[in-house]
Amino acid sequence: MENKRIPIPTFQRLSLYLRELEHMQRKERVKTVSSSKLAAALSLTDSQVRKDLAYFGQFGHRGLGYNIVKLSESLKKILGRNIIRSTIIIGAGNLGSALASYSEFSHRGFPIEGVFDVDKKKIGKKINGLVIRDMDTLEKVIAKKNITMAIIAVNAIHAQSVVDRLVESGIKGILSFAPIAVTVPEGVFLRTVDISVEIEQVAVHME
Amino acid sequence: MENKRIPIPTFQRLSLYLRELEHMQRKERVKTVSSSKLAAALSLTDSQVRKDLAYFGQFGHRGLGYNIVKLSESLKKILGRNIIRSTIIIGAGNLGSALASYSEFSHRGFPIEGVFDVDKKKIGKKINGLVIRDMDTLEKVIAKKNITMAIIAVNAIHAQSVVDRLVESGIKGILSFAPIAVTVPEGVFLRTVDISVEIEQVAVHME
DNA sequence: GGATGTGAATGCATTCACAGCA
DNA sequence: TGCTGTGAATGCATTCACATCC
Repeated sequence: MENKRIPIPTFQRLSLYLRELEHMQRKERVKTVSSSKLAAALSLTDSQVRKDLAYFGQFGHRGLGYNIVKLSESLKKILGRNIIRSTIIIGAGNLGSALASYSEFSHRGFPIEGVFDVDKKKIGKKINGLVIRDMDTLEKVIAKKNITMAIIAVNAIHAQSVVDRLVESGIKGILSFAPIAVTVPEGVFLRTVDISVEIEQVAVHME
Repeated sequence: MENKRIPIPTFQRLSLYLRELEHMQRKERVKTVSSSKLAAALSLTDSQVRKDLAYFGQFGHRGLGYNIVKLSESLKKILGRNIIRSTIIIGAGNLGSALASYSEFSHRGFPIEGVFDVDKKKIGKKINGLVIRDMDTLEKVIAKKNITMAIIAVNAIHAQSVVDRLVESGIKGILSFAPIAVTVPEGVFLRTVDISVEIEQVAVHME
């Protein structure tokens, strides 16, 4: 009974459910939420919410709905939020600097342990309390601080070589904002967000 | 024959194909590319590439592949890159400022015509040549400059009210970076990128 | 009565496999 | 021979519909 394949989109939605539940905990006084209410908040269907959650166990109570606090806790476990994963950012340009200041990362269990750049003019400067380090020290820092994840905010030209170095150093998860396709070997997970692609998709689908 | 439903993921991939073709135009000397080569570059299957393209016409030549320049031109038309869409950014915090400096937007047909914020201390300052405007002038600027798209980089608390104002002013496409679910009425297209969700998904799927 | 949990049914997207053409 | 274009087959994800339980 526990070996059902879980759809990939389900995991994405679990993050959204948790985000929504946390907002509810702050704003609402009710202790419980129904699948249809949660669905409405995210423009989904109620059966989708129920099915997604049911893959991982029985969290609800028939007739009542889901306890907000308890469901949040369960989702945190499923999503691995209890585990702290030290993360680094490669590239201290506009986007990299903005990401380095993004406090949500540490709140969600991804403390930024370093920001790297090749530009000698930037090295040594600080962003939000984080000193920009020389790319030459990348491997050393990864090993010493037990880094497992990286965020890439470098340009298209350097993206693949940076990825290769990260993989070589044992990084297992990469979030790339570089506007190019890069490849990683089996065993390393890569997710790419290309901001230009995102805006283009808005244009394609509007009206 | 022309009324086939086109899968939504196909449009996303068209953007990737075009991005890849443009890189090839810069780097490679060959005039042509096969579906399998294009697929390999993006970690997709060759039949997927062919099917995606075939929804929009016959762009290839059997035995030869696709002409890179011609296919690029066709994809640009399909994706609407020939049309210039004036865009604004709401929120001049870290992320909003980084986005305001992101030159790819104008290169791809999305010139940034304004950056807005409520913070009086920021208003009047410049980011990359763009003056930060008072949110009070939002509606006026949208009407005057014929803005149809907006990028939102405000916090969770203000996101929905900003969206409502944009919709009210006639904006038809929104790209939101706010870490919250917002809703738009029928006829307005919304796409959300939540950076915290993205990094969390990397953690969930790695190893 | 109200809302979950879940097999069955449907719908959507990808892959197969091969005819057809340069 | 090489590679596209495409119906058919498969696989994946969502929705339906209802038994189940507080």
